[in-house]
Amino acid sequence: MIEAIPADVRSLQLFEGVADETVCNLLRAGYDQSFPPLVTLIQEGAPADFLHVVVEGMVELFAGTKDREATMAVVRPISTFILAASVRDAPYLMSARTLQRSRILMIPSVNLRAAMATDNRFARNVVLELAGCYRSMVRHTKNLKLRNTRERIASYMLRQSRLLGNVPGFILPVEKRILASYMGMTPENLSRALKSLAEDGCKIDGQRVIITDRPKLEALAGLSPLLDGPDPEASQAGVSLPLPATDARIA
Amino acid sequence: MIEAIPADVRSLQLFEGVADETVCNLLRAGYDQSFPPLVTLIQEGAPADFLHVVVEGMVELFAGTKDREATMAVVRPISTFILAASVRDAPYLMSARTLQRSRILMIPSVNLRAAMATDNRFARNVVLELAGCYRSMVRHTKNLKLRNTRERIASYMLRQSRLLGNVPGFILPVEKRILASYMGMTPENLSRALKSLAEDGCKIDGQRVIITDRPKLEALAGLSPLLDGPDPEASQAGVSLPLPATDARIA
DNA sequence: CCTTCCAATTGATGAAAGTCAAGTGTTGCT
DNA sequence: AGCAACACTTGACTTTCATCAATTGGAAGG
Repeated sequence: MIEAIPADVRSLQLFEGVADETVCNLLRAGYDQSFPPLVTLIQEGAPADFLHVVVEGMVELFAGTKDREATMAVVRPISTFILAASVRDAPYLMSARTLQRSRILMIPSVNLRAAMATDNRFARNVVLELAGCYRSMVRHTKNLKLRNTRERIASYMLRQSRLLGNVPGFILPVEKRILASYMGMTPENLSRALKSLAEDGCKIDGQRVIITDRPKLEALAGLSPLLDGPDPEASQAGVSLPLPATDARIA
Repeated sequence: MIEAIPADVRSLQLFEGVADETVCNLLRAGYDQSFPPLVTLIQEGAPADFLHVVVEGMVELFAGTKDREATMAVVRPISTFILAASVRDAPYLMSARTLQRSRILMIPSVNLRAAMATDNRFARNVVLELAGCYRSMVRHTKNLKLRNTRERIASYMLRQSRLLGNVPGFILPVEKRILASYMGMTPENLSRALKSLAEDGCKIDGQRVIITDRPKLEALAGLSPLLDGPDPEASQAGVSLPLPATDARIA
């Protein structure tokens, strides 16, 4: 059971404008646990008994078998994940594991559905959250279908930059192998493509990324700006690659 | 304005258990129009002023520019589409065009949001619908990332068969070029792969498909059955390839 | 009935991405 | 400090898939 409501949990979009009582009831029914890195929190196919909230740390959502596995998203505080399975009382479509030591809030799906029934504002917040998740996933799929390897990387870099306020440089928020899997390519290919991007306006040194020629990089990423365009929902969607921490910005 | 409520619209999951008054208000505010084939109903990037419901016909959701375009889904009666954009009042992420002569109900997003605010049951139905859409899109993405061309085709065939009650034969519900785009491959490649599948338990003759060796085909499709597994939400998700019409079954 | 259009097929070729293998570098642990 | 583990890189090679071009076939319309 959860003792105190973390202030940042209360400020989740999901709880915005929702009666304190509703929130308290939800949290009282839930659990607040810390996990070491690389712990599997959720197994694809299991019944969705809990909605999860990442309060601290970092969680990877992935799918597939051991020999073929794909990163679907990386969730960072404060965000929920697997909301859809919870509300539908359906089996998880993705597995989840901690990438770092993480603090996770687990709210029973039963209580979640009950709260939706008694609190209309909460129900509407769930609608907005889910719509955001859906749109993030649509973007991801479009990216996979409409862009090739180099274009996906270019657009990812531009997106990260934009989310930090169009900074020219930043630090990659996750290991490259995870980034590669997320973007649907092998680590080897990511490595090669990253090197080749130096000629197209994006230099990489280890985890450090510097956009040296934005127009050129944008031309490479191609397609409409819509694909990753002004993106109010992604920050709370719970299914996009993480916003880099503010300290990811490079001076 | 909509004169009479079509019975099958009233029976939409979205309206299940919802007060007649709510439904009437929604439909009264909406429009009921018929369109010839190949009419663009929605342009990617436009503001989402209306929720759309396909009452008759068939609608393709797609994305991308003219020279690079990907089919994201095909919507068949009775299903809604672009619900997520409507509830978020956000720009459409996909375009839509009719594939056949189609009858479309258009409900102003404003009224949709109002109905969610006044009718809790309706809000919860929207939650379920959106969660279904999201899960369909997750499945689609997993398919793209975890399976190669032949595996995607094999699993698609098995899925269609299962949705019809595990029939051995059926008719493809859409043109092959659309199927190819949906599955993320070129028509040429689909054609070649289809031919090669004859040796793996799936014969194709024009639009006719016959599964001759289910175990072998399942082995080829590989991966967990979960990926396309028992799939209660897809039929109403509005973002999956169509359920073949019941007459698609081959004796 | 014939023509026209376009989806579908087929073959030849090329480009993109995956695989395999070896090596480098960094991190963390003893 | 030294070792081990592992992420990352690099190169050579293979496979898969896309592209281009030509042809076939079937359906709609004059």
